Amino acid sequence: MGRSPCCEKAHTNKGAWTKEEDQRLINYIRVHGEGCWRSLPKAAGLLRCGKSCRLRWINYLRPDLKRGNFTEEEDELIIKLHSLLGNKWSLIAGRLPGRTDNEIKNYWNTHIKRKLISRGIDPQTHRPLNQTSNTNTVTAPTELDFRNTTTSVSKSSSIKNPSLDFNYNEFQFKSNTDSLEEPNCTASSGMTTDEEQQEQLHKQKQYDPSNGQDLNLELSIGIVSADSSRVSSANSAESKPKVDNNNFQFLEQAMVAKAVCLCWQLGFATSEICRNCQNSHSNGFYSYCRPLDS
DNA sequence: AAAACTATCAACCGCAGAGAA
DNA sequence: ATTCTCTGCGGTTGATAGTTT
Repeated sequence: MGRSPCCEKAHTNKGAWTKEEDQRLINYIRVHGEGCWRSLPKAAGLLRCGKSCRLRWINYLRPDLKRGNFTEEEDELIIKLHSLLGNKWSLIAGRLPGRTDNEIKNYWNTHIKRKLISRGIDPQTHRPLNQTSNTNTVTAPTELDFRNTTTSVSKSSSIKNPSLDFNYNEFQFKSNTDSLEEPNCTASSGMTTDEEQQEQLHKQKQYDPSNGQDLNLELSIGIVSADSSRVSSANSAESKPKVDNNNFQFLEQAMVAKAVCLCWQLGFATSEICRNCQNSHSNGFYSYCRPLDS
């Protein structure tokens, strides 16, 4: 059985929104708030499908949208986040208050892609273009890199004896050491309000061009529970980029452990300890930890 | 001036995940 | 456990504006 359509398409308008439609939508949401997009069009007197209303509101009518050109800082932040998250536009948009996923996606495709190519960087892999053609085993630095130090996974089709290589230093990024934390991070003061988001954006804007520090985009997996020190050691700066067989077996075993700490780190050369797993983060611009069982 | 080409971005489509029934 | 509904996401399209020939 196929899915029922989200709306009665035969009786809905499509294409560009009129000012009257916009006003109806704005008025309705002003009174009733967002939510229940399926029933909203009828209630608001709109001949549109709910999805269309939601999109129009989120991408265009929302009062907190920031209009205008992207700043250089936003450009760099988008590039950073894309190198970490890939095409997760909604996640990237979550880091840029006032910007929508659609807007960022469009901007990426029309501007940043070209910008990166002109810098000699592959926009998908964030690696130098002349390297990209040679490295087809891993397409994005955000993926777990299980390449063996001598044999790639694509050749061995096994990850029994891999190295863990989450380091990626591709760009010069300009920032102070202020941390930028994931909104949902349970191990730190979660950013929940617009005010906090604005504050963090302000912090992000305090980049010091003279600093010239390397940004370390680093994803590490650590164990919260017993013997975290061992994993901490495995993930420490000294032991990177590879983990020996014993450590990897330990990690495999640890996968079944109940509490696992996932730490994403974007940072600079300052010392910071993950508040959740106590891993030493050699670079402390951004950290994110979340026990899976929380 | 007009046709052809390019860039931009709003909007649509299909799919997947979450939660309810 | 299965089916269904709703919502949100990412990829893609198409209209329009701007630029070049």
